Amino acid sequence: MKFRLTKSREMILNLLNNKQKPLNAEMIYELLDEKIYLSTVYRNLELFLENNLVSRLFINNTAYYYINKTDHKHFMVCLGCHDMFEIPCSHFDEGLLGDHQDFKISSHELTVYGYCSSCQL
Amino acid sequence: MKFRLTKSREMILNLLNNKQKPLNAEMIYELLDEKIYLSTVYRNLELFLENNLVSRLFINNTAYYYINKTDHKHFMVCLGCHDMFEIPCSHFDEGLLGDHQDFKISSHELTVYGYCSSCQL
DNA sequence: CTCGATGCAAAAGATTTGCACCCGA
DNA sequence: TCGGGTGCAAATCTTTTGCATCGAG
Repeated sequence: MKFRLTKSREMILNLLNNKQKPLNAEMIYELLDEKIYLSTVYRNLELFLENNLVSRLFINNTAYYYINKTDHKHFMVCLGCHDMFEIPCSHFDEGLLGDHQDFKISSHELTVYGYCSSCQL
Repeated sequence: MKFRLTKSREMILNLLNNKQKPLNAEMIYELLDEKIYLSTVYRNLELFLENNLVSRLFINNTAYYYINKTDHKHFMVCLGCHDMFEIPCSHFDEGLLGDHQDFKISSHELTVYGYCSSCQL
């Protein structure tokens, strides 16, 4: 890794490791015991992303980050309570590229929207 | 449909119909012959979204909209030139829900990132 | 005529950036 | 020590909202 392991970086990574759900910068900022600036949270998340320590997904103009484990995964988002549930990655079928077989895939992002059991009432 | 067909709405829908790629609010605003306010663009896109005339996807904190045809589809985004290429929808395998079989899916969004043939140099 | 749609301005929300000071290696 | 990291403030970018006026049905 091409960066220093500072206290704020350690705290953010620990937090993402403990919560097993995607968190946005604001949530991380609020959850940290010791306060660091929101801009530092953003700067470090960006760094983690570049170094493949975390993945990012967007929900309504907001970026959410989750720690990368060995296996790639996706999330279902409940439109009622906004809770997220992990789902395994069904690997992307490259046959679907159609006319674009020469496209070099580097990553993919799948988000499923719906309602969890508690929110269906 | 529960809304009036005004000139601005017609223009936006025509534009989305012609371009077969997702466009963001700013792009739509710029491409329209007759200028309308950006807030009007946003208000109408929101309306179309609620009425299932268009779909939305997020790329780097920005919402992109594309017209809904009969078949659901997804897009590959080139990280080099930012062009987008349509790919057909491989229907989501609900077996992947795992512990969450009771989750009621309303939609899903898949985005593939990579490099198109021209950008691989 | 009536209520929804738009122009316009301003606010709100998310993220980025500049700069001086600080600290990890 | 030294160059990267952080605090802090301010800017930027995207989207939303309030309100008076306008226009489609």
